[in-house]
Amino acid sequence: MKFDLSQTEENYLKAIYSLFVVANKPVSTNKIAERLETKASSVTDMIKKLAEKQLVDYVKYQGVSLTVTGKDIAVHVIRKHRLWEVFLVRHLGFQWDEVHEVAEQLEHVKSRKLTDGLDAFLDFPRYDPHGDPIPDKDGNFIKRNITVLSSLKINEESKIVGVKDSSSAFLKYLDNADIKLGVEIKVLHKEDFDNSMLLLIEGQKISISQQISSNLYVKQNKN
Amino acid sequence: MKFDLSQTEENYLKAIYSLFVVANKPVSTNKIAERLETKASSVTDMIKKLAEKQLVDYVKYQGVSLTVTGKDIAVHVIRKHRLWEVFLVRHLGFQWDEVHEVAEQLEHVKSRKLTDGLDAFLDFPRYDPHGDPIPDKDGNFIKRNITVLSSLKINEESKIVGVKDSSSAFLKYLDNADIKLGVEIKVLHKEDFDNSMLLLIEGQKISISQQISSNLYVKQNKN
DNA sequence: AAATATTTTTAGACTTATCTAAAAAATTAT
DNA sequence: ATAATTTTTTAGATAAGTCTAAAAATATTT
Repeated sequence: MKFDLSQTEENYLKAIYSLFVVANKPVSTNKIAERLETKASSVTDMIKKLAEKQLVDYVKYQGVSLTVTGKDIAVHVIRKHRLWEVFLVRHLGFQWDEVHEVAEQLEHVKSRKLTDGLDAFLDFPRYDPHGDPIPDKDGNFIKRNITVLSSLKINEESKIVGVKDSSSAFLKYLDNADIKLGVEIKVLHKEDFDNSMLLLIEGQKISISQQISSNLYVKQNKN
Repeated sequence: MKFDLSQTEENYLKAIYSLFVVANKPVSTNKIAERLETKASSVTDMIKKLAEKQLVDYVKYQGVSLTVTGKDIAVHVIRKHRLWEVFLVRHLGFQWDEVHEVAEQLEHVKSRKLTDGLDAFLDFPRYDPHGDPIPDKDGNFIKRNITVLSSLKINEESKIVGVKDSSSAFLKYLDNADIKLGVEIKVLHKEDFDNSMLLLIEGQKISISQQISSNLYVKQNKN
């Protein structure tokens, strides 16, 4: 069977994929609707269509999950999205908060040769500008051993490796606060009152709110 | 007024633009239908819509032409198409007969920063891989002083600068015959019988049919 | 376990872009 | 200048994706 999916269908698969990854159980209609900024009734219609194409497993009222084929397609779209993000930042002078919208369009361009050619041109990058791993041509991900910064304890050291929220507002905040991927940090203090954290980043002491710390991924240094 | 056109609408504008350029008069419904491989009735519907948006001038039964805005959009899409073709050939190892289909998708991605960034990344190329001029960011074209190879007379010398037909089949023929853009040629003989031409290309004598010579653009050497 | 609230699905409508078949206009031929 | 042909438009239908409002199923309270 040949799969020439519409952009809309691809976006549904992507949404289901990423919601499934965090929930690890069938995804509800409402969650998908919220993610795609549409109505639950529209989601039900589309899910039925995807189920017919055997891209999702669907039981009425019980949510959806991806079939193997559906997952492969979703991962491939994510691969394209992230490769384009790398291209935009590295070669076209985009800031990391500007790439998402454009990558949302580029990810739907269909050409194996384009995707794999871009991958090679970029020298097979393993992470996108937000620290998310890029699936290889067979759809294999690097499974990262990461945690969220807010879960660190006092005196623990780690490296910032990614962002959970990649909204433009959050990324701009990080730029202004000079918090970049790859930098080493140490937790100096945790405030019980509001769960804010005092960090040591490159010699500087910085206080960040829980809002921030819970949206930063870190990789703990082996001690 | 904001212009967020669908890919389909953009394709109509492109088709009308290029048909108008050769005919230099309002374009007929049938011609557009043929170009876009659709039906005349569909074209009528779409034209009405574009006329309402003031992108085309339309008089029933008399054909369509582009308004200034419509032309600007068409040229901008062509700009994107050709820039992407350059990128694909130069950086991703595409052959010149492979780029069209992918560029047809990439040309609809909407981001000023992307287009202008790509232009700069490519160092502001003036021609695409088929020899077609690339409009600059303001939509200005280089007007080339070119003729079609078949119109040359015996002993005239010129340089091959572009192709009229950019179908994969034609481009592959040129590759096999070692006819590349930029090479100098001389007309040795014209056969009255079938209008074939005997050319001198880089020391080699090559005979080409009218089919071929009428699809190659040349720039005549000043003598 | 009933009652209430929430979530999900269905039914019917709307939009965009397309099609076929028939009608209307324009063009060409006689 | 009338007839025949071709082109273009209209009318009505279809498919994809969306929506609102109502109905059905599930989940939560009491």
